[in-house]
Amino acid sequence: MTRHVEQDTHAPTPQPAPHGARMCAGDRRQQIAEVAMRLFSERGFRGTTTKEIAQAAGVSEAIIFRHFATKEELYTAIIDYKGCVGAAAAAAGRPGQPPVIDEIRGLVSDAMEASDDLAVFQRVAQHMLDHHEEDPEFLRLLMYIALENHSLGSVFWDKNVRVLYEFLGGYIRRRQREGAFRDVDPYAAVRVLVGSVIHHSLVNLLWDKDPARRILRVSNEEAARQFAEVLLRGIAADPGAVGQKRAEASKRSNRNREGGADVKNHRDKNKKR
Amino acid sequence: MTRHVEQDTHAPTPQPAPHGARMCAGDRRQQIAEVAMRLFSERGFRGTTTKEIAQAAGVSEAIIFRHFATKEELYTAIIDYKGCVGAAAAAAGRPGQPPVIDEIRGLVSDAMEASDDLAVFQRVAQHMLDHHEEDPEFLRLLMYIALENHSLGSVFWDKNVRVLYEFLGGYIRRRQREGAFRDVDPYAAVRVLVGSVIHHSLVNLLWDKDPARRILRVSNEEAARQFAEVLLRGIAADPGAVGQKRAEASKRSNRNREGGADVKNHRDKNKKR
DNA sequence: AAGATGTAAGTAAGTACTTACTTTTGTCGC
DNA sequence: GCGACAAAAGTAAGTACTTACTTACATCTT
Repeated sequence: MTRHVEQDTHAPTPQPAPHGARMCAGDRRQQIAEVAMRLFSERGFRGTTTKEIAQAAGVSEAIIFRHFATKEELYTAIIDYKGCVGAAAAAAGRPGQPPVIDEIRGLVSDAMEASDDLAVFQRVAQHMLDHHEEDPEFLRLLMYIALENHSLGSVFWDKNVRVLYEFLGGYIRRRQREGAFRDVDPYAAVRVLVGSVIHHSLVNLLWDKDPARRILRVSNEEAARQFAEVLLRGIAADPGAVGQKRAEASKRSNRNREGGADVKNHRDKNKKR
Repeated sequence: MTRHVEQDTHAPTPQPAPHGARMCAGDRRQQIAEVAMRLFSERGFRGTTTKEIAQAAGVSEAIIFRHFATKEELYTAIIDYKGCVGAAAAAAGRPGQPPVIDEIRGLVSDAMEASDDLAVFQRVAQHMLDHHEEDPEFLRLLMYIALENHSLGSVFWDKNVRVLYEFLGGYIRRRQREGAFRDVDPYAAVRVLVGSVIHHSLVNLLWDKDPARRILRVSNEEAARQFAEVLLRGIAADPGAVGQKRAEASKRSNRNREGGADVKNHRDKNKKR
């Protein structure tokens, strides 16, 4: 139990000899960081001991302090890593890659050009939901950092959420100028979408953990569509046109999303009632 | 610095002699609980030491263990207190009063009877926002409990949030049967409103702390109106009618909100705004 | 042999919780 | 009223254990 190397589902960890073998400094450092990341996200900074980290990493405590001067420095390195790196890049072990927001930008740029509002909202929502589901550490860490008032909290926030607000807020403002949306505070509209999404992920992660017993038992795709549709109808200048718009734009947007196993666009799979 | 009695802004703490004087057991127990509640909400269970609690309460550590067998028991007592008691009742030092959901029920029962959808959503939203603002400990505690996987987390959740989902979900389902709302998952609709509200409070509490620099700089009333309106238009069968409905219903709802000294208008305490 | 990678066994300062003891307070026979 | 007295409210100084972090020394690779 003490000595085994953590193997993430889709992350190619440096992959050393499986049994407590020697590693070069870089690999060891990264391995410690990854193990610590998991523990910190589960129990917070104060709740995680260096001894636990060492045990989980399969090394002695002193090794940790050879690679990180203090526990605080280790935490900070992790926050920096999680905060500045896109989830996909992080999973692939490529630090320094573009942050999450750039993934989103790429995802919706064509929908934005085409003014396909539903696709814009829906893709952003689903991307966030998927991200939170496949990397629950992210959300937990985000919350712990905020609650524990870590100094890097604001950086984490600015790089991950604030930019998203500005990005979506800018789009909504543009569409308002074009007369497509009614006169609401753009950031209030973003708050509705982002709030629904984050709250949904948070609830599923922290309280309604058992998927079989959830209050709201829907796939990410379905949730994203519902949230996006409520927001769009909620701020549209002419809400009656929403349905048409979707039908008209659905070809473009679907083509762009994830080929291969075609996104099942079952129109209304309504549930228990 | 060591020895002073905490004095909450609006809660009539047992009010003993101001200088570390002797208290009867009940008062001391409550005082310790209140001080500990503040500390736990700030730093979490693991992050708060019994020594700190003792210092903040102006007593020796042993006193804490005279009143609570373990730190865990103290924490549990606090969760129970916060979780089962309405904020108002808690502030007034009257434990055992009806929980928050009953306040909400009372707040919107007339609007529900009148099918004034906007008023229903808006009042629920504003009540929650006000509650979170005047009692930030609540949200922080909620998050810490969930993150730290405390065993009472599910109780806290069930009594505070789940009932709200069922309550609002039931209303939405009724209005769907009446043909007023389109066919969305009622709980998805609730998630949009509750998600917007909780996320709004959480953001303001944990990240966007400085009110002058907030991304979304609106009063609770304004935020509640925006969220409610987006949701209502988002799920209305005939969104064009929303404006009219509001105008038509505004007499009823407004009468209830502001001027009515007779109506049990939700406590609009003196708060900074 | 040099230098990086590792460890066992510390240390000082916490940690939750206890023990042995003192001070205050209500009350009851007088 | 008053002193004896018991129960309650308080404390100082522990206990046994954990914490973050160090030191002195061993082992591997080149």
